[in-house]
Amino acid sequence: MNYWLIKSEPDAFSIDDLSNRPNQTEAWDGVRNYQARNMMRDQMQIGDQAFFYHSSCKVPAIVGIVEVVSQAYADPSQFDPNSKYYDAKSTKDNPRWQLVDFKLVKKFTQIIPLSSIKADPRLNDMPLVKKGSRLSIMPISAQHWQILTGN
DNA sequence: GCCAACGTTGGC
DNA sequence: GCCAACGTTGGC
Repeated sequence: MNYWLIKSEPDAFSIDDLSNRPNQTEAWDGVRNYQARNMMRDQMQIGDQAFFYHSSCKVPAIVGIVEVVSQAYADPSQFDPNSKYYDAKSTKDNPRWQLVDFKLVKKFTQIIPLSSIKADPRLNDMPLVKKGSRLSIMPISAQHWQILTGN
């Protein structure tokens, strides 16, 4: 079982949007970064847990927990010319981009702001707080997960 | 809106 | 295969 953190801009897709989806589940489309894709494709397993993180907003923060509920499969948006995620160089025989489905597990009543993550020395080596870390999907160690969830 | 840090692109 | 130019991310 692995732990992750996935970023989303709440203006584009927030945890409340996820909460309103059928089955509170969403196909995590639009990831167009090879490192992030590789983690979904090669390492994510059904049952993995992930923090849902709001980025590029007033209070960047971990706002809840989601769970991986599918294996990786081809991101349909790469084949859709009307999608902003369309990739003309990707073919159905050899799709370039993959995704997984995430299901809402819990929306925090108390969010964990980036500022308090940064203020905790035990969390200093989290990828999230490393300088220049822009990955939209990153791994979280079990230890960090426990600290952040208070378990 | 600024800007640092990255990733990608494309000419050579 | 190098690397400058460009685009994007995302905190502040």
